[in-house]
Amino acid sequence: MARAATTTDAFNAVAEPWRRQILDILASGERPVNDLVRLLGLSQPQVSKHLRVLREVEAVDVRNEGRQRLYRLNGHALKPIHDWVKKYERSWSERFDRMEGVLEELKKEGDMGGDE
Amino acid sequence: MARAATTTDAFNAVAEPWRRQILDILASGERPVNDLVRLLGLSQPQVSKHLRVLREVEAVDVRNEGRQRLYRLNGHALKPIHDWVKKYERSWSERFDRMEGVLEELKKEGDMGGDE
DNA sequence: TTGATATATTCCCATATGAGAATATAATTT
DNA sequence: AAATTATATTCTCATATGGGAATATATCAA
Repeated sequence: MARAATTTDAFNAVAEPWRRQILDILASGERPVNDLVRLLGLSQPQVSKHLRVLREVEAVDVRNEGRQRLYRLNGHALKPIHDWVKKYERSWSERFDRMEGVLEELKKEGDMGGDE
Repeated sequence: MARAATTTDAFNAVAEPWRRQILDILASGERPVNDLVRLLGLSQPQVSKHLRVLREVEAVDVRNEGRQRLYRLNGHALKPIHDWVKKYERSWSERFDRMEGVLEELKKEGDMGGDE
């Protein structure tokens, strides 16, 4: 089997840096495609293709306004990512690093110490 | 160009569900490969291959212990994901949904109202 | 040394990719 | 209707994938 489709879920969709940038831009408000083209410096077809992926995982919504298509962030799609990674928050805190260090020390002392 | 390598960064590495599960298991402590094989129900080579990817993005560390290789979580690699997705936290809160609704209402009223 | 156990690597393959180029569709203006 | 503007789709291609099977490597045991 090949790798899962980028449209499988938000994890796959946002693995691509341009798509994260698109979401970052849309975070500040609705935008037509050409705004994104200019802001990102990508070709228009590339932007449209990335937007399609984001649409399929429902990370963005679209709305027609004359001949423009206005894209808007839909953050709900990102919640599963947040929920998953949040569990690891502790593991890069200073407190956690200190704790791990202490555990290492205790372990070493244990290995050395007792007479049995 | 093809899609970026899964070893490019943590975003790509954890796009694969088995790799997230591996990290979830390692979150509870160091484990030899065969533990993961049993717990996941994957073939041993598959597990080793997923572990290699996680090693390359430094989401796990390894340690030799006799003929076993003990893998351990290294949460630091996940911090960039957390930092990125955290910015969107507001966007799925109830308060935010309510706010968006209110903005829509205000917009409609504006469109209807004035005589110019 | 031979055998057993634990893990990693290699080879093969079907499939999905992201980029570029060309083209299609749709709405608006003239 | 013709031209223009805005966006989406299709095509081709090099490349990376994840799974299965086979095999290599390393450590320990007899």
